[in-house]
This record gives sequence, C-alpha cells and structure tokens, in this order.
Amino acid sequence: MRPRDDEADFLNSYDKREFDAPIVTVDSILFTYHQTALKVLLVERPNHPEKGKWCLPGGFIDLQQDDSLQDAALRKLREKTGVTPPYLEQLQSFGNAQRDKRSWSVTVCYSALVAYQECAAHIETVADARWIDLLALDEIELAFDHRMIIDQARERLRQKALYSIVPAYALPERFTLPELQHLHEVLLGKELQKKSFRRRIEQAELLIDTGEKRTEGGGRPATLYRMKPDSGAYTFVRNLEA
Amino acid sequence: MRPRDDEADFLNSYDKREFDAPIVTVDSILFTYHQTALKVLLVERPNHPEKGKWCLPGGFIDLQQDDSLQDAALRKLREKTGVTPPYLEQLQSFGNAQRDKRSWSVTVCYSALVAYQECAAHIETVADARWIDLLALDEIELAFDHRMIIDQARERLRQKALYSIVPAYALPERFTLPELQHLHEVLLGKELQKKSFRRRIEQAELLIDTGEKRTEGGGRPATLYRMKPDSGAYTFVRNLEA
DNA sequence: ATCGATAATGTCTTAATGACACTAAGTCTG
DNA sequence: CAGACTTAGTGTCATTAAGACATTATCGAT
Repeated sequence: MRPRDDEADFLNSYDKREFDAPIVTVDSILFTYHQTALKVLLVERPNHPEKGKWCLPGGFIDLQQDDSLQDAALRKLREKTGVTPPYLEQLQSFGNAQRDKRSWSVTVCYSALVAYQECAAHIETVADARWIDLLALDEIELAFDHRMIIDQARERLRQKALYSIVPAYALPERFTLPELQHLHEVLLGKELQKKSFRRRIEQAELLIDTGEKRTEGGGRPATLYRMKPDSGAYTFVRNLEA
Repeated sequence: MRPRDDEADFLNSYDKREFDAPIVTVDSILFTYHQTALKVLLVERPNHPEKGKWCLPGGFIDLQQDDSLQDAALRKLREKTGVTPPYLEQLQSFGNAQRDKRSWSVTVCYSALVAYQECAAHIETVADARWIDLLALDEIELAFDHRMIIDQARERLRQKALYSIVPAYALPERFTLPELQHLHEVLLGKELQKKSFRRRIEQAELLIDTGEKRTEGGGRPATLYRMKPDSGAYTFVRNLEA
C-alpha cells in the first residue's frame, strides 16, 4: 500500500472546479503603420457581453490546442490576420472584479507588430476585423477596459521607440530610413534629427543595405534596408530625447 | 417581454464552469538586500503538488477578498512579511500546459522590493518563509518553473539598475550612496565609477540629504539620504555601461 | 539645363559618462 | 598625539553619442 500522503493520489483526486476561479482570456494589441498613420487591429464583438462594441483580438485559451499563453495569442492573431506577426511580446495582465460583468476576470495581453501589407488582404476577408487609426480611436466604442489597455500598449511602444528599433517590425520587410524615422516620430509625437537617427542605427549595425532604392514621388531615391535577425533586441545606451 | 438577445438574460444564464479553464495563481518575487547580498523570499510548500520544495510566495486569487491582481499579490506578501512593500510591479505572466501537474495553469507574477529590516522580525515568526541568498539558489529545490521566473525577475531588476534607482527600494528608508552603489554593483555584476554614479543621481535630484551621517566601521562617515516620492519612476537618458 | 524635392553627409556644439588622481573625515595603534 | 589606514566625496580631463543645422547628392518634371 502506498501512503495516503502521495502526490499521485493527490493529483487523481484533484478537481480544479471545486475552486472559485476567475475567467482567463488572452488578448493582443496588434499595431501596424500605413500611410503615415499608426493603426491597431480591432474586432467587433459578435456575442454578449458588450455585443456590438469593438475589442482586441483574443479570447479564451483552448486547453487542448494551445500549449502556452503565447500560442493562444498567436492562434487568435492568425485567425484574424492570416499570419504570425514578426514581433510579439507580453505586455501585461489585467485582472479585477469589475472589468467583465460575467465574473472576476483576467486578460493576459500581448503587444504585437506586423506589416500592413502582410495581412491587409486576409483582414478584408474577415468581416468583423478592421484596422483602426489610433487618432480615430476616440470615436469608437470599445468593450471592457480595452481602451486603457491600448493606451498602455501604445505607451510601451513609445518607450521602445526611444531606445530601440522595435517599431521597425510594423514596416514591410524592406523599408527606408526616412520611413522608419517617420514611424518613430509618430510614436514619439515629435520630430527627430535625421542625422542623429541615422547615425545611431549605422553605428549599431542593425540594418542591411539591400542595394535597392525606392523613389517615393519626387526627390532622391531612398535606400531600402532590411533588419538583421535580432535587431529588435538591441537597446541603445542613450535614449532619444523624450 | 424582453427580446431573447439581451445582455441581462445572457449574464443570468452564464456559467463560467461550463468552460474548461486554466488554474490561475498570483506569485511574487520579493527581493531585498542585506549584508552585501541579494536575497529572495521563498516559502516551503506545505501541500501537494511539489510538497516540500520551495516556491515563491503566492497562491490562488480570493475572488471575494481581492479586488485586483495586485491586491492578491499584496495580500500574500503581507501574510508572509507583515508589510506592504514600497515597490511592486507586474513582471509577467507564465502559462502553459506543463508547468503544473494539476492542469494547464497560469501564474501572474509581480516583482517587489522591500528593506530587509522592515520585515525580518515578522518573517522569523512565519515558519515556512525564508530569505534565500541568490548565490545559494542553486542548492535549493524549487517548485514548478519558479527558478526560471526568479531568473527573469532578476534580469529585469538588472536592467532597471542600468537606467533607474529602483533598486533603492530594497534598502531601508535612509541609506548611503555607497550602499546604493554597491547594490547596483551586485545587480550588474561589475564595479561602477563612484563619481559617475553620484553625479547622475545628484543631477536628477532624486534623493534628499537627511543631514545625518553613518560610520560603517572605520573611515569617513557617509551621508544618509532618503528617496524623493517618485524617484523610482525616473529614468536616466543614458544607461550605465552594460 | 534648371528647379524643386527628398535623401544623405559634414561638422560643430552639447551633455553625460568613464577614468583616475586627489582631498576630507573618521578610527585605530604605537 | 602623530601618523597610518579606511572609507566618503570632489576635481578634472578624456570619451562617446546625440542635437543643430548647413551642405551636398540624386532623382523627376518642365
């Protein structure tokens, strides 16, 4: 006979449904950059609660399909965009008794970036998903506390624009430096010195010159670059001015 | 008659127990600094699973008592330390199918700092809680994935030592600059320039000179400072060298 | 060929850290 | 009580990276 105090016995008799537990969801804030504007992917809620309002792409974890929180986030993003975004990091979890009328609830949030072109076609086929310009967000009715969550994700991305080139993942694989600089300027809400911006990226050797050029409509053609593999992880020792 | 498609009806008939949901816990990584060493608070598990191993202070959310995730973290920390730590921020959530034998599980982790003296007395009264020197962590059997979580929390704290004085919350209310510098040195694993360290803190005006001095045993007495209210939120524009 | 427009560079200034010598203020000891 | 020792704190110059802004380069349009 095994002793009563055995882990296998314990696990056999364990039923998590005995405990009062919160609802858990995984949501993603997927940003992109298109035509000089920052956009976030939103989905119209088909069901109660908050039916008809817009919310972040996400939902319940599928305990069979999803092996991890990140898997759950990626699965939901793939459903809506058709692709796996090149940048995904956990933002934060939000949980309290009030945010969802159903129950005490927790949402684990991921912040992600993708190129607009990469998923524009697929998104058009998904009836309830849309890119929303961040400047037009005030006019949209958002479900739960998702407006606050988007604000926090945006603020984090703003910080990253100060000390990294993570925002570049919101651009197509090949992009120009003026494009990247403008994206940073939109994120930071201020103009940057062209020279400073280029210098730091050159010194850090984060980009590869593809040799190709692109003319944006009058003017000297700009060099097209692509990111080296782990350029997103690089942090400059000195921030751009806040 | 109200229409069938009504939110109140929906909420009345909603039973979250119909859905297969993960276990959710909240855990905290509480660091302190004492006698030139970094320590983390660990608790010996009294129950299955992983009985007898050491783990982070935390546990299930009490849906009645805890109004938010942070409340849950603070409640558990107060139970073990008797105090509310002066610094608490969410680290990250970890969730997957394997980390807990019982079920798919999620832990929302908070990283916290407290002065050793502030809670040493209370911790001695709690039989199963102990400060563990981070250098002795290899010799301890840790439950679940808590070793990895502690590593991540430590790495985040290391980063903060590069661009903020957040680590100061692991010191008593009044502390000397050499103390703070040594704490940063332990976190960064390298010696720092005394002059550089003092200069940046002076320029940012983060500390208040209490006028008092303390003699550490031979040598000139050091000035005691205390932090200004939001000094933890300040970020230097330039990092210390990595 | 010239103009307008946008990309890219040159160069000086400014700001903050690194390095390290030096001074200050205590304790300890013969 | 003088001098050695120890730790706190300062002076100063070199170095590094960003800010400011003028200048040059390369395209299309006329």
